[in-house]
Amino acid sequence: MSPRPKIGLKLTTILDEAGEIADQHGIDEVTLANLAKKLGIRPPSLYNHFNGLPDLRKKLAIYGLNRLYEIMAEAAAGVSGTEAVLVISKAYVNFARNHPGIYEATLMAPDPEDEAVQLAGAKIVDLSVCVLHDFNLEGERALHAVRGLRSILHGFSALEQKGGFKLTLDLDESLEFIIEAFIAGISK
Amino acid sequence: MSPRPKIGLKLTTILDEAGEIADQHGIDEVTLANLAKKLGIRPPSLYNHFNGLPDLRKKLAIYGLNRLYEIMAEAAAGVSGTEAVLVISKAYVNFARNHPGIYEATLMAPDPEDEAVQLAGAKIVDLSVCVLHDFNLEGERALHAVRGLRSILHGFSALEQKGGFKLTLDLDESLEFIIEAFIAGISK
DNA sequence: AAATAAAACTAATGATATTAGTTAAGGAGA
DNA sequence: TCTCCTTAACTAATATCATTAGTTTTATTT
Repeated sequence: MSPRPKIGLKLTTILDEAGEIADQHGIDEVTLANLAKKLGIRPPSLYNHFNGLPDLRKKLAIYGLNRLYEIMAEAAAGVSGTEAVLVISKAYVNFARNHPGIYEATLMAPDPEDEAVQLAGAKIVDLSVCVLHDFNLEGERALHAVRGLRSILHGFSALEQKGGFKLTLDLDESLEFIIEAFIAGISK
Repeated sequence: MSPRPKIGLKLTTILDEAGEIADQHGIDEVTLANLAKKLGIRPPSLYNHFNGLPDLRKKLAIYGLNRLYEIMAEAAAGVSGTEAVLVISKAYVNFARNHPGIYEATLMAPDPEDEAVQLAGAKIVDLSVCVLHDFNLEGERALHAVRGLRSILHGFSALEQKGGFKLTLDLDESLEFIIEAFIAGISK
């Protein structure tokens, strides 16, 4: 009867749109209803692509982790030492700034233990390990340092996003100060 | 007709119960429906205490910030220098561990710019400023340092909660390493 | 050309927040 | 004690959402 054209949506197309909703209106607005409206289809049709809302969130998290990794890896290319730590840090924070919704989705996976999510996250951890390698930390200290860097980057990004920093003090200067202090500290 | 006993609920009672739901089942389960069920009243009755769900979340955020502040202030009493930074850091992280839902609510205020929310958060910032005072940082460096400490504490807590640290490496040792490295770094 | 799978659909269900209007309980002042 | 008013509960109704079941059309493959 009525024309029901088969659009043939690709997964990446759907995730692009979902990411756009997240960035523009917040992660809570990434509902099946809103996403379907943006795609020009009916909500139940999304069940052909996702196993419900939790599965959409999981796939969006992986999608975000991969995009974040690519940007960090690109920034790290050909740099080393403190400089390398600084550039990946700035890449990380800038990604969170430019894509607040996608970044938020990154840590909102329904099951963080999920294998595919772990894998996507592991690439970023590995990159951090690699970048911190120049500071020859022995054994466990290297792992503590990775946790520290990740804590700083996530904490800084999250607080900046939630309006946790209210003073009129340049944010990029703060980030540089913090990273340099941390690097100086682990270099003893 | 049917007995409609006037319970006379106090705001703190309601927030205690809401916090319990958040800690036990996650912040998303803090719904008017669930909270009403726990209190033995009907959902619409909560509108006598809150201006809808966003207002409940805001009041829960303030409630959480105040509890967090109290625990940190208590820990900081009579200590100074690196030791003081360490104890408030452990107090912060332990609060997030013991009250994951309330802690999460702390940063989930619908409008972080809200005056009352800002005020509750400012007390914690002031305490951090105070504790970092011993490291005589001049001018802006002191503010950068506060942002750094807050970033570390929130980032560490959030990642621990979301399962971001998966290695079998003691978490408390990581926290101590990170804080000590940061302190060493800002002490030049 | 026929068969199969993929991707859209309609219709229906149950849970949710929210609004509107209603009723009982408790305290204050006469 | 009686009256009034505010508070805090209620019932009823609405709109939105995720989700399920079953259906139909399109595209692909045989």
